[in-house]
Amino acid sequence: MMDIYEQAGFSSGNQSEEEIMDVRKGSWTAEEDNKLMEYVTVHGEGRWNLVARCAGLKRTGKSCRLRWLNYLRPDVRRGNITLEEQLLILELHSHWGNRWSKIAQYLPGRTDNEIKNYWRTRVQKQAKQLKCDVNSKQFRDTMRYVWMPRLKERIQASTSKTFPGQPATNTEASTQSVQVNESGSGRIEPNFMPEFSGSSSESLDTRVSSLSDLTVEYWGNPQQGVNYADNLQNGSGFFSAGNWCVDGVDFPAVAEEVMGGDWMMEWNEENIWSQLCEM
DNA sequence: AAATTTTACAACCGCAGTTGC
DNA sequence: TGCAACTGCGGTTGTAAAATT
Repeated sequence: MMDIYEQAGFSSGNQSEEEIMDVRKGSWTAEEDNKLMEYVTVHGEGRWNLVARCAGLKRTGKSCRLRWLNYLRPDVRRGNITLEEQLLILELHSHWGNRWSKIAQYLPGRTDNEIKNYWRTRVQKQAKQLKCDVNSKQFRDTMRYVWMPRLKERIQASTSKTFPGQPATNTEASTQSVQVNESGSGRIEPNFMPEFSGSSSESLDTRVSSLSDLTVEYWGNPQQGVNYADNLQNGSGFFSAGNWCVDGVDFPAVAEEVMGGDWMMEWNEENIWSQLCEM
């Protein structure tokens, strides 16, 4: 990409010679990255306007901050968004809405920008293909009762060898669950989901189980006799499982209410899942 | 194989909140 | 207390790469 320079205009009235400078825009070069990395490594994060000046970068402080947080930071996690992360994003978005930085707090190594991009490119695209608004009840219910259970199903399938039905780890998981605080001061618990930031060998199902209130009923609640996991293990198909229940809701009944009487005809697995899962 | 369209993601912009003088 | 500078957030845009026609 060609270098783009712009004459910076500052809001303060009289501009000194120092304030009128070339500001570079566009992609960062390796040289710029090195300068920024070296400076932040030595002096730490923060005071970004100072960073821009002292590191000899013809960039705005905002640009330096963004580059560091989204790309250069050593703990930035790269690669595809995993199934577990997708599930987390869907769950957290249902709670927080477009508060990307808040959501990012629960996905160590992922940036708000990355999560926002994921939402726009994947989730909004699906809503568009299903011809409904991403904020519509229809789409939210589809996510809740179709997409998320299916993600859990796939996660379970991918770890089925280490997943025995799992009641024991629910208890354990509940002690390190995500604490989402309605007042807006959600926090990350100590030891929360270490597998996202390291190479923990903790079983995947435990991690997923810790995510939400969906968990107990999803993985099965002996007291209530509801066990989706058993349905799966018995070979019941996703839509053919007549008695499965998520979040205390009977899916076929809800689907009929939400999607109309012919939901099984129009919103069958072929139609929905081919769009939602082949991403 | 070339042209066109779509996707993924890095980066920018404007705004609001915070901080320091 | 008011103002200017700084910071962080969410929305949007630009573009390289991949996929499709």
